[in-house]
Amino acid sequence: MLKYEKVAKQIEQYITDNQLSQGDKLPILDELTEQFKVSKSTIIKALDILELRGMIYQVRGSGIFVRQQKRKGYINMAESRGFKESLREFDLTSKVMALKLIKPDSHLMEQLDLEEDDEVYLVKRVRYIEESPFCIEYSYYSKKHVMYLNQEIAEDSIFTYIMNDLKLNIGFSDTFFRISYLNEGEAGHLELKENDPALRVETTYYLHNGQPFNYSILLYHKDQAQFFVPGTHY
Amino acid sequence: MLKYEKVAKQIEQYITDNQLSQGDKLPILDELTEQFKVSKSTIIKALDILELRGMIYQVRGSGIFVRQQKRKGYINMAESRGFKESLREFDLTSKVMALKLIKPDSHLMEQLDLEEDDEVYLVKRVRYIEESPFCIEYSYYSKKHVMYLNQEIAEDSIFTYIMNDLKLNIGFSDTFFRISYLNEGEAGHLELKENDPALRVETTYYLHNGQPFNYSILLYHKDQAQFFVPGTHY
DNA sequence: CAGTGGTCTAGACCACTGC
DNA sequence: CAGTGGTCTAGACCACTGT
Repeated sequence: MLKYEKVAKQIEQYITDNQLSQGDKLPILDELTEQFKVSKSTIIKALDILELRGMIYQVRGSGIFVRQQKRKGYINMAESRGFKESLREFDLTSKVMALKLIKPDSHLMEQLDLEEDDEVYLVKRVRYIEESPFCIEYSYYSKKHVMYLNQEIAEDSIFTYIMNDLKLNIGFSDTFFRISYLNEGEAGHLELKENDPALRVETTYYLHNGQPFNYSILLYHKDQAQFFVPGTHY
Repeated sequence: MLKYEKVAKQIEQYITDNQLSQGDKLPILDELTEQFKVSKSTIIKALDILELRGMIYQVRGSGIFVRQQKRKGYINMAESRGFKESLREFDLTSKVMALKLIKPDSHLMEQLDLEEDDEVYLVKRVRYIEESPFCIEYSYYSKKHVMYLNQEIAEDSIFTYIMNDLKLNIGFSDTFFRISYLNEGEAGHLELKENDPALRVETTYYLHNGQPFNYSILLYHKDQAQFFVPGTHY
C-alpha cells in the first residue's frame, strides 16, 4: 500500500476515533508531516483524496476541516466501489436470479467493445437492504476478461473476486442515470406495481488500461434510490 | 490563472483541435513538460484534473489516452458548474417565476446554518432546453452572503454574478438525489401530469471556507433528466 | 529491457486568513 | 504580520507495459 493511501486511511481513522464533526479542525500540515513522517506533498495528496470523497475541506490560510455527511442511507457516488462502502452499516443481501453465458447483442458489443464471437456472462440479481428489495441488477461481464464465474461468487461480491482472485485492475467507470419504468416481472421483484418509476443506473466499468469489462443496468426501488455526490469546485 | 489550470485547458484544447477520440494517445510526459515548459509535477496535476473530469486516463508504463464521453445531452456531475457546462451545445433559457426575500423555516435554517433573524432570497425558476421545459428550480440564497439579487440577475446566471461581481469563492457542494412526484402546479410548468415522477436533486453549496450560502431543489422533467458521473477508482 | 507513468522528497516561494 | 495552506520545481527512484 502506498504512503499517501496509508496516511489517508489513518487521517480518516483519526476523524472517526475522535468523533470529529462538521467544521472541526484537523492538525496543521506541519504537524501532520511530523506525525506521519512523510513529506508535505504526500500529506497533501492524502488530503486531496479525502477532499474528493467529501470528507474534509481545506482553507488556505486557516486550516483543514472535517466535512460531515449529514444524511444516512445515501449512496456516495464518489466512493465508486458499488454501494457496499456507503451502506456498510446496513444489512445487504442478494439473490441470484440467473447466471449464464450468452452471445451479446449489438448494443452490448458496442458497450464492451466485443468481437463477433466473444461471449459474456449475464448475472441477474435482486438486492435487498434490511430484507427489503432495493434494486434489480443486470450485469454483463465479458468472458475474455472474466473467464470464470459461478453461483457462489455471484452470491458474494463479484468485484472483490475480480480484484483479489483474478488480479484484474479496475480503472474507471462511466455511469449514466435517468428515470425509467418497471415491467411486470421487475415490479414483482421489487414489490411494486408495473409501470412504477425506477431510477435506472447504467455503468460501464473499465480496467486500468481502458478496456471495458463490465456493463450493468441497475433499477432502483423508487423509495430506496438515494444518492449523494460530493462536489469539489476547482 | 494557475499554471496547472492553464496546462489542463491547453491539453483539453489539443484534444478537441486534433479531434482525438477514445483510446487515442497523447504525447508522453517528457514531451508535455517540454512543450509547456513546466515541471513534471505540474503536468501531472493538470492531467489528474482532466482525469477527474472523465476526459483522459493514464496507464503506467504505456501512455496517456483520451476518454471520450459517448452520450450527448447528459449532465456531467463532475463539472459541477450547474448544467451550463455539459449542455453548452444546447439552447438553455429560464423563466423567473418568483424572486422574494423570505424568513427561512427550520429545515432551511439548518441547511444554511442560519440564525433567528437571517433572511434568504427565494428564486423560483423554470428552465428550458431547446424551448422544452427541463426542470423547476427552487433556490434559496442566504442574504448574509448574497446581499443583493434582482430579476435581471436571476434571468441570467446567478452563480456567475456571485463569483464575478460579489467575488465570493465557491468551495464545494453536497448533492442528494432521488425520485419524487410532481404536484399540480409543477406538473403544469413541465407540461406533465400531476403525480408524474421527477428526479429531485437537492444541493447545498458552500463557500471555500465551509459556510453554506445556497440550498436548491431541482425537479427534473422525467424525460430530460439524464446525468453522467465519471468514476475514477483509487 | 527500453519506454513510460507514479511516488516521494526537500525546499523555495506565493496567497490567503484572521488577529 | 504571524500562521497556514497551495504552487511549483528538480531530481531520485519505483512499477508497470509491451515488444
